Amino acid sequence: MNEELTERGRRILEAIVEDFIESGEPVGSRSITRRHKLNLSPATVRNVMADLEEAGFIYSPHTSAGRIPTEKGYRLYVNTLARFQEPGVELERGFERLEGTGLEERLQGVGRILSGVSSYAGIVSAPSFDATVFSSIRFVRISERKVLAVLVSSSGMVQNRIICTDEDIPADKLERITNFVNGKLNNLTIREVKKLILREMSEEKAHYDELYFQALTLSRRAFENMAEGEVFIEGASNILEQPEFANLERMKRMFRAFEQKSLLVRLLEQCRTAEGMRVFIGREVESQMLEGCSLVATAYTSAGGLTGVLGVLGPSRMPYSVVIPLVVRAGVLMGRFLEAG
Amino acid sequence: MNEELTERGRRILEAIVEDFIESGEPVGSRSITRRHKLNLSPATVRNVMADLEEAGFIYSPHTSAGRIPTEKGYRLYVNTLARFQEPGVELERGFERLEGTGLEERLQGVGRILSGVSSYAGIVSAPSFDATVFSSIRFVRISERKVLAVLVSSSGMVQNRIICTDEDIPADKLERITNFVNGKLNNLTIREVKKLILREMSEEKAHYDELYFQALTLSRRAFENMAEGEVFIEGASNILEQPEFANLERMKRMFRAFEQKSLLVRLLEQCRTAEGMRVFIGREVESQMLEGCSLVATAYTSAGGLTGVLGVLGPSRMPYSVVIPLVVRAGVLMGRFLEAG
DNA sequence: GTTAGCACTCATTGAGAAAGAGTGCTAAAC
DNA sequence: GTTTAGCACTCTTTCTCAATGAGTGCTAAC
Repeated sequence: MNEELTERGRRILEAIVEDFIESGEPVGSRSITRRHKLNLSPATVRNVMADLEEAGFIYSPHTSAGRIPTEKGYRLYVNTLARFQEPGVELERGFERLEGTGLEERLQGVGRILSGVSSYAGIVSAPSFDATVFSSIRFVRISERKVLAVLVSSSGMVQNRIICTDEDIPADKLERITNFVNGKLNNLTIREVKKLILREMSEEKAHYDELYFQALTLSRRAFENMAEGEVFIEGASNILEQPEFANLERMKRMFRAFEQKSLLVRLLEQCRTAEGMRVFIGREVESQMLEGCSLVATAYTSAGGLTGVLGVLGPSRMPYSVVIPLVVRAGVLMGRFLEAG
Repeated sequence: MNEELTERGRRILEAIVEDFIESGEPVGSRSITRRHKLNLSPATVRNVMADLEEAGFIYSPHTSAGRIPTEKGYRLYVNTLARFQEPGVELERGFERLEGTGLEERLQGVGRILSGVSSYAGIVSAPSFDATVFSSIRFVRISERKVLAVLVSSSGMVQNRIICTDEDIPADKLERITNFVNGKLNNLTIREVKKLILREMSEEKAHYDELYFQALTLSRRAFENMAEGEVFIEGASNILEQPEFANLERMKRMFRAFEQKSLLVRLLEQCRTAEGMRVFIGREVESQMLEGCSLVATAYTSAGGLTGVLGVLGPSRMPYSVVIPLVVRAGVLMGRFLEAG
């Protein structure tokens, strides 16, 4: 289908997409000839537009209106036509301002930056520790039946969680468990550690050596469901400013979509393992609640192996040539940023 | 002004408020006589309504419409007229279903319950540790310049934070600091601990005794801005279902209000120290963004001294006789619930 | 003090007219 | 054969105007 397009067709599609992104109004043949130096008359443009409509790149909301890009039209534009613009310094500035804050604040802060710079919604998912290299664990007795587990990754990230135990474990025993576990699990990624624990637990030795068993139990609980899947959405109200959402039903749906983040989480998960940046246009977002929205997202990875996803969610009618490089840049900065942590 | 009202005036105001809460439409004299057995003609009711309008309890949006309660009208209704209804079992059931989860999940879960039962927005603020009795602190060396501080309250709640230090503090020194600090700060509330640290830091001794100084510095950082002021808002989209918010501008404003929770935090803070339940009606919410909303909130307190606030935010036109007892009940359950934790 | 009657007000609804934008087609021009 | 000018046509948007209907306030009678 791409092949069907002539050079002239492509240029006119580009013009339509760009004008529509700018104005939000259906684009007519007349205004194209006025705003772009194509040296063509409106009538000629109309003929080409009819072809483009036939091929499914644009459509008109009604007979006497201009044309609007379809999702297929946006897709072609994003894939082949858009000329990307270098992001400005605001992004760097924003990251600098976040130096020296905690992880949660950082993630939220980056979301806010993305939102501010793009004027859409900024989305950041918390990094997964799965691919990080595990450095050490420590069990600390807090009270009668509570043990604090502190996990440190080699990249210096710290996670901790409280474990309620069935019996009281004295401090010196915890010390021994700590030493034992560290000796065993050193220099693996968290994912490998989890697997190893499960494997060892099924082995015979676990059943008669009490210390060993307790060590494994504690470790398993320390590593299980580590606060993951958390997603920060910032500046969602920006999206509502867009005229295409000036509609009660849509606005409510959007609101609800942001409230139950699970939809977005699933989508972001797809990006975590993918190479480079991804753009989800319209229905590719796979949620009727977010109809008419697009998501530009990329995974970020720190040298320490922390990976997460960040991106910008906005109307499908968004300036991709600005947003895409912005997100890509943010992904790179985020990776570095986490190491500095 | 309350005194100005006759018994009949009060009954008619009550009828207006209740009918309006139910229907959302301005209430006319005719429909009052039909729906309430007042043994009065519409004309008489009209006369009384004129008096009520004069006194500022009701108003009409335009000449040929029925009457709507003013905030003053709601206030009188809430203070003196409403007959409270016992909350159902859903509330208890909801709390039971949350047994055995972590603090954050609990707070969020309670918000969801409140939202579900009231069909408005449920709001829960994280408990403050200020009034809890401090039990012990512990400093653990994590890496070269990172120390983990673990705070345990006598009620068994645990908080921890990571402190970046200027210099590397060896493990044995941290041990001594831990012992030293625990000896000094035992059996005070967190608020008192904070004060004490500040006082000691200004004393002379802090300047020449290095261990002492380091202990104080670490403690101060461990206790400063402990994750407080966190507020969970659940089911905010429920509010948008109300017909009075079927308006683009208002909806956007609401959305933004929920995004920057700070407004609500301030309001909830007022409840934390207050006795019993509070109702903020309309402008008492002190935010133009939440115009036309009311907040029913109450502080909750566990035996361990943890205090927070929870409540329901909805349109001013909400069934107070249902929501108020609901929130009161939830406050009691929440207090117990935290101890079980 | 209470009520019936009635003129009056004002939001809402729907129909119809006018305006405006843009198209598709046809026939002429290059 | 491609491009363009001209023109009728379609469809949305906006405005006005009248009809409708709910509810009031006032007055006079009970």
